[in-house]
Amino acid sequence: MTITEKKYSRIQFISNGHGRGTMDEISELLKKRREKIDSLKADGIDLYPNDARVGETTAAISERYGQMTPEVLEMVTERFTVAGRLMAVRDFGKGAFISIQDRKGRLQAFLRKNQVGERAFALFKRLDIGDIVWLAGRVFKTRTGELTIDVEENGLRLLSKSLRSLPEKWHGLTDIEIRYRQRHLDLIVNPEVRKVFHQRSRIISLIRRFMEERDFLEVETPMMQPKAGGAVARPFKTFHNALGINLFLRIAPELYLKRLITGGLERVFEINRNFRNEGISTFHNPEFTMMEFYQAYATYEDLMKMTEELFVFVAQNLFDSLRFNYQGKEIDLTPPWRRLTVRDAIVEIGGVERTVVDDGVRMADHARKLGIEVKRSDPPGKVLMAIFDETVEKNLVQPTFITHYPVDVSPLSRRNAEDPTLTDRFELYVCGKEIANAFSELNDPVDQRGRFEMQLREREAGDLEAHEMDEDYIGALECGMPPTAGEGIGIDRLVMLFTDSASIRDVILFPLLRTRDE
RNA sequence: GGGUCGUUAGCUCAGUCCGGUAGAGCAGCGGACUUUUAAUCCGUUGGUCGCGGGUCCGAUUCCCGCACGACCCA
Repeated sequence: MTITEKKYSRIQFISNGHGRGTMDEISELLKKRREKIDSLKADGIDLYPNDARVGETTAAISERYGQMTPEVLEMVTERFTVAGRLMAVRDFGKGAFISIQDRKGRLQAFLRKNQVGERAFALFKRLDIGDIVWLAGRVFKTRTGELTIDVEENGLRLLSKSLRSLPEKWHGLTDIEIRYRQRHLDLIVNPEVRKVFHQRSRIISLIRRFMEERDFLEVETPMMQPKAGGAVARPFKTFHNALGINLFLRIAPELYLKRLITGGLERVFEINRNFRNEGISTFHNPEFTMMEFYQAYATYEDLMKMTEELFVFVAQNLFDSLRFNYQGKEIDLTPPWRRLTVRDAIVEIGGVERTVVDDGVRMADHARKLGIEVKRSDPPGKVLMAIFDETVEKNLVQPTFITHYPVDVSPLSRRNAEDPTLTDRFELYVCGKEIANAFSELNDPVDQRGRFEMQLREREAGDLEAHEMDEDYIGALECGMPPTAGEGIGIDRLVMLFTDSASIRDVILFPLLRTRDE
């Protein structure tokens, strides 16, 4: 056994017991289960049959019969078949209550020796919590009023044998590391975790419906790109052997989606993963899900309205309300949401004097006072946004649109008609976090080339996140892209908000964790 | 990258301050029990105390380093 294997032996007992290690290294529990398996096999019992047919879910039965009185239930002669994981056993010798769990919930069953028969009852006695079983029988209500399956003769089958003991029934699984690394256990024993992922699916489904109702076409664009464009972030790099070229996992689909707008699709959206080679936190996972959409002949102001409508649509369908709690704070989505320019926000919310905000030199001094590192090469817009991040962001609890971003930090946004140093752009903040970013798109290829050149200068000055020159994209713009507005919405953060989750890892089934060397 | 905290039985946790190689509940195993639901009752197995090093007669405990995780900061 190497040092690294030894190091994680605690985890390995529950993460990899299949044939790994000798018998004296594995836990007593695992040993007992293996003995049990051998004896079941010896008696000719198939541990993993696949011919069982399941008629009902536990929830369907509960919904139909849960409200009926015991007397009425006695007249129900229908026979039901269900399957699920054995979660609890309350054994009385010649009878026993068991609970099984399927994708919809739990249901109790009652096994009576003189009804199910010797053979089935003997099988029951050798089952373990965690096994997958099949049940058949009628419904009745117990003395305490719980709807229960009265298992019929031979109405119990083993469908899959579990070799591991499940986490404790009362406290469940709370070790966060095991919860993330072995999500299957988390899902088996923690119903609230299952609920979050059901809600996640529902939210995405609602978003999709909202977009389709507005005649947006769902598309898929490359995840592997020769140039990682469309956002300001560091990419993951990979290599294609046959072509012999470097590729990057996309940091955004933006430039491809806008090519589709140029191609005449006019309204497109994509819900998919982006990859950013950055730190991990409760709000950042290296791969995360984003919806981006683009609408020709719309402006960023149209998108503010549409964003409000989208959030309202999701909240209404999810909660039947526009108010909900996030981490102890009540959020109210009732439109219209507050709109503030970056500068006004820094003055009104950040408490910085307007004279400072309007003066490049004083602004840099102020930034340094806040502990921000300012380089001589940093454009004023970048300094302004650093001050914004420091003084404003965390205070934007209720949904707020921040508008009029500096052109320096918006290489793909259309310039504002009145002030060409600003762009027609907004970001949406809720609970101190950026949820969406949108702008009227820059469709002037000459201006776009100039913006890319500006980014190149920043890259040369050491900014690894600065955008690259993308001649192909400029070529597409040169064909004429209609006036368009586009938006990206961080789906994980949106789901966090709607499910009251404190960490992004609670809304991603398999968040990235450090691997362990073998 | 920095700080704080954590890692003890399959799971949930005590114990460690003040050094003498560990306890509980659940699960498991044996037994009783045909309306329980954290079933109950009797009995019982199970641990290189995350890993490595140091101090010491002796380290789960003290010191140093490392790994992994959580939170905060950058």
